[in-house]
Amino acid sequence: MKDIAEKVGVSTALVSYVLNGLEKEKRVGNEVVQKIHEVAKELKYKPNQIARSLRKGSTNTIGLIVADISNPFFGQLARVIEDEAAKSGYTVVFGSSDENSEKSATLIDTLLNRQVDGLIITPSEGSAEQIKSLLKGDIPVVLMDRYLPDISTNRVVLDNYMATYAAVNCFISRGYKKVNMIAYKSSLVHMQERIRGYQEAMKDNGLANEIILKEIRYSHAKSEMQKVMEDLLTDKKLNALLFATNALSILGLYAIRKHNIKVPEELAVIGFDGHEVFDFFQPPLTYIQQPLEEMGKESVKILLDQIKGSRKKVQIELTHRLVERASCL
Amino acid sequence: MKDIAEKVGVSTALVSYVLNGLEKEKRVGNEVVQKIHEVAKELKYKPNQIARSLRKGSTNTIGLIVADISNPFFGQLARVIEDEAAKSGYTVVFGSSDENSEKSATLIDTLLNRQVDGLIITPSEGSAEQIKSLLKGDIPVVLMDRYLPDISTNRVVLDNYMATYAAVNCFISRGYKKVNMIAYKSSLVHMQERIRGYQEAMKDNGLANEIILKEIRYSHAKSEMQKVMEDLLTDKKLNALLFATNALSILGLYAIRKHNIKVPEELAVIGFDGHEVFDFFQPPLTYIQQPLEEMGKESVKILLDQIKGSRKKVQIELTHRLVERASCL
DNA sequence: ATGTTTTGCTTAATCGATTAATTTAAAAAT
DNA sequence: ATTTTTAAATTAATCGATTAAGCAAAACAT
Repeated sequence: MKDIAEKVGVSTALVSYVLNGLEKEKRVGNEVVQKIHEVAKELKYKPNQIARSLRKGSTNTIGLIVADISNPFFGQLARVIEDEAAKSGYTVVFGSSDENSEKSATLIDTLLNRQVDGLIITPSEGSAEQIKSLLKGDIPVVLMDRYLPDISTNRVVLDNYMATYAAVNCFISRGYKKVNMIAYKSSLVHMQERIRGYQEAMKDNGLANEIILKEIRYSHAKSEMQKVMEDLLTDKKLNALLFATNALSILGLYAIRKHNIKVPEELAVIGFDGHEVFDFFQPPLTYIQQPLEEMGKESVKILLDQIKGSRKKVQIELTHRLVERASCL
Repeated sequence: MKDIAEKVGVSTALVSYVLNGLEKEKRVGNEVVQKIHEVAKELKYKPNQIARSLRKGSTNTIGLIVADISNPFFGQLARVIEDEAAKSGYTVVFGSSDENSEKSATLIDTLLNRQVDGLIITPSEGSAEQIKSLLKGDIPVVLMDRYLPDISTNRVVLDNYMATYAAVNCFISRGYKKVNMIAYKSSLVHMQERIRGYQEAMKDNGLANEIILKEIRYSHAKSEMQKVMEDLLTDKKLNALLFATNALSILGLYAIRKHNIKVPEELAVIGFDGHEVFDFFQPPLTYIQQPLEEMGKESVKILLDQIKGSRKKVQIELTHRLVERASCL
């Protein structure tokens, strides 16, 4: 900017006004406006966003914390968020928490130090305190996919309870009564709601004593899934199985295929989230689909509203869709 | 920092020295050092990275441009890069180019304005000029997965030629001679090399007249794949099919399943990159595996070296691995 | 007793943009 | 001819940290 100012022979203030389109308001002379634009192009002027951010107190950047960007569920969400943010001139900085509250804390710190204007977070277990103290500050936050029950904040989540409730009903309506569920061992509400949906649906159908829930640790998912499936498939106390996430579904399917279980004859299956694997599994998997596009877009929309000054808390519950196919017939 | 300085009763300079661990070098009094640390903790001081960046001229941020973050291939790469960058205190800002040079240009501009310290780019078709002018500037750049032939810069890519050459040999050694290939219509070297590997391997085996290459536009992949597969599978001039990427493989598999083609009896198949779908397809797919971990890590390593001042150009070609399974038996 | 080091700290410029406050000159009004 | 208004520009503070340069007092040396 200094260079432009010198070359045109004016102060940097004028250059700033002109390049920010304030020439009318600040009544800058016409020839000067022209010249500044010319010279700016000539010198290939690119504003230094860092300096601008420092002065303005905002960075036009939003921070995104997901569990794992390499999981296509979060990858797709990230993509929607990226595109939606870009439409409004925002850039996305991201990080993966691995469902680990320490990593999450570090990430939040890092992103805050970088002065992001707002955060979209899929909170991990044990991150309640972090989020609480975040909310005490004045940085906008939207929780996505999960939320924390005792914390009133913006959130965009699935109707998790209804989703698994519907899945169980789908099983039962087709005659499968021994429905088990495999979920993550987690106190996070979205997981608890999915579990509760399963349990309540079973109870409501008089199948309370058939409830078998297996919980698996995120950090040891692969090995624990093997063991759990081993147990389930040898005991054979079930004829239907509901998975609580995309990753669990896939891990479970590996085991089902390995044990040569016939789906749905020996075992009916419903997955979660959706994945190409669900299409290629024989038979194609019935699954609970999340409206990813909507979830990402809503999250960004709410966040940008907050950044622009809105202070009303928005809590959105999106509706699942049960994609019915042959794994539950 | 001002608050800390006031509370302790010293200048901000001292605070800065102490918080940056320069207390020895700048010989700051012991009690003062203690007190500054205390007060900093008490006031929960978090350095403003923006201010720091402005002054230092570096942001500890690297920009990552991939084709599409929602594609697990890039998602996994992004994850490796994220982790590797974090180890050195760097944060990642990302963008998806959609193989579109205009988007790519916009992204590069955005990231440069944000003063990233370096860029890892999977360049898209037609981005040669952008990259060239990037390299004229003094910002470190590493090209990943793809590269531009007439541009000498850091790059980390697969041995694409060898990879498809080996795949074709795998087909031929098992008796499949009518090998076709489906690739993206792209002038990018990595794609051209994959194609060349296929063609040369065919020629070297005296099968030049069996060469049939179908090229598909990235932006119309789904519809064009349907048509191409329709043609191939009705003509039946082939008994083996090689896909040039992960996304193409999956799209192709949809068609193969739809047409009820028996693999490998009617059609042997080799995929690229790897994907869970390859495991669940019946039979499991033989595929060309890329060393993602290595690719991501090397890219970051080279980039950080450059950021730290190294000026030597590094060009790495990683070796593929052919994961042999039942789709080519 | 005087000069030289060492120690411990402060001052103030700087990074690159934004913007409130001010100045100057010309035009319009009286 | 003088005052007022308007137009067009400049000045300088500011955002929050870093850091070169400078200064004063204490410790040491001669």
